[in-house]
Amino acid sequence: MAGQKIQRQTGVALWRQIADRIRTSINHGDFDETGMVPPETTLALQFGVNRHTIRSALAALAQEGIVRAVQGRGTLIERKERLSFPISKRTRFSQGIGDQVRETRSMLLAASEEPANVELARQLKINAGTQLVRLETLGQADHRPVSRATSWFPADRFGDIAEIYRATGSITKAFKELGVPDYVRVVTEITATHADESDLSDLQLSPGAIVLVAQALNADLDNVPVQYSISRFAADRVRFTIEN
Amino acid sequence: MAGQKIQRQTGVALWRQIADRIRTSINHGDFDETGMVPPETTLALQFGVNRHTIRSALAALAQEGIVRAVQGRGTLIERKERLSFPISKRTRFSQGIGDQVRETRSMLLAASEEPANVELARQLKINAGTQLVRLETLGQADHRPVSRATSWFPADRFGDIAEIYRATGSITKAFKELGVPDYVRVVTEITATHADESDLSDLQLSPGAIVLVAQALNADLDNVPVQYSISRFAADRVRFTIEN
DNA sequence: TATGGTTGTCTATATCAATAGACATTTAGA
DNA sequence: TCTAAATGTCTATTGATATAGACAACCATA
Repeated sequence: MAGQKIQRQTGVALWRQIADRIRTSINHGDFDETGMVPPETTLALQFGVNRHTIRSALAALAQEGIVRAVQGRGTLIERKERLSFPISKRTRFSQGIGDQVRETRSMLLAASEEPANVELARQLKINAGTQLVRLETLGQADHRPVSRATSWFPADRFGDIAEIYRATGSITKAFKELGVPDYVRVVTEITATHADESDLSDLQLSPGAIVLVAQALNADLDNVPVQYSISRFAADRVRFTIEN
Repeated sequence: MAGQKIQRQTGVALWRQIADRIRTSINHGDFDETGMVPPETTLALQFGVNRHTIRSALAALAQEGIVRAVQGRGTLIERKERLSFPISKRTRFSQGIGDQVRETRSMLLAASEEPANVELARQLKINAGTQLVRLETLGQADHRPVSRATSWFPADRFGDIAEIYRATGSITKAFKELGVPDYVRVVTEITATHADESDLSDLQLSPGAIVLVAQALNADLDNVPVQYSISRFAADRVRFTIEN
């Protein structure tokens, strides 16, 4: 498990920090040999805390359905969440993580039209005020939410994208139907921040959780911007991989 | 400042949740008109907590240097920007952010030799146990620490890299002197986590702050790995930009 | 079936987090 | 110069968090 020490007096309870670290270790495959979390006394020693604090952390993970404690035997790992999300010219949500989970799904949360503000206009290389379609989507892997995204598309070319996306659950397919056979990632910006209220509910996080924020611009094969999006990922469920 | 629901008994103190929310609002520009955070009593009402809890949150933000309280006037916003750090085949620390700040500097914190463990050997495509040079470095922009990195280099080719780096403050120059005229970024992995104790001191962060962790592999023009590094960035000071 | 290793439960204590109220101090403006 | 509005400081109380120790209950297996 190694890594960093636990921090005290940061406003984040020790049991929550430890729960998050154990969850990460599980997802990283650290306990795959036994399929079990180390004994509570061992963890208490490793993290330098009381066994009761470890028990609080494990209770939280049990509440999430990640582990299950069995008296006399130990604490079994029930479910893992480990997703590596590759970023490249060909970045697509479902393809990237498709080989890591049984099922990926994408849901349309909301759709609307609005004029481009200065920032959106700059990104999409259009005039401010140009009408845009805005989609709010939720990416899921094995029925667990992974990312929450807001995307903007020029309305003149993609006015019907919401309907098609709702039907197919795929941006790639929607683009195809609207005359964009292929598209590429032009630029991605990544930041990290604390989860806000919407993250907590949409991504099923707990307060203080970290989200990775990816702002991305996609263009068609003529290099004309077709989509600008801001996606928020649960930092303890994904990692980004950039291959050059 | 959007929705107000704070969550209790989640292992994350109210003052930290509120500090995070206020920080987000500041970065979002919600208080740009006045350049000040709303009065403590107003915030207490909005968040539905005691004024003292708000004061704890603001004290944490003041510790981060984001706000400054002035008795009789209010709480002023001091800083809200992030540096943009490009990631590409040609990723280099100083070049990337050189046009955003007046001065970039790189410092050698420590240097040592050690044998490669299994993970390092896998990354650098060498045999485990092979001797490596390890450098601990600190990247600064305008005298503010931005990143803290640990790098490993095969000792047979780069045994003297610590000395040269200490003199020049540049990995690129050190590589040149050691017969590597150019190098490229092979892969970068990005995760986010809470700052540990070393981050707090080296990057001058306050407990609970977020760090972006970038694991990177550089190779020479024959595609032979020359450097594996793990860098930690203060998440509220930088963002990554990936250009394809 | 005896034993070692594991989780489950209980009591007690100390510190942190949050609320509540009162009042002092400073600033800006009428 | 007075006042309103804002931050600063203090005391007191309650509940959540963390430590400490002891022992019960359960499981696998020698």
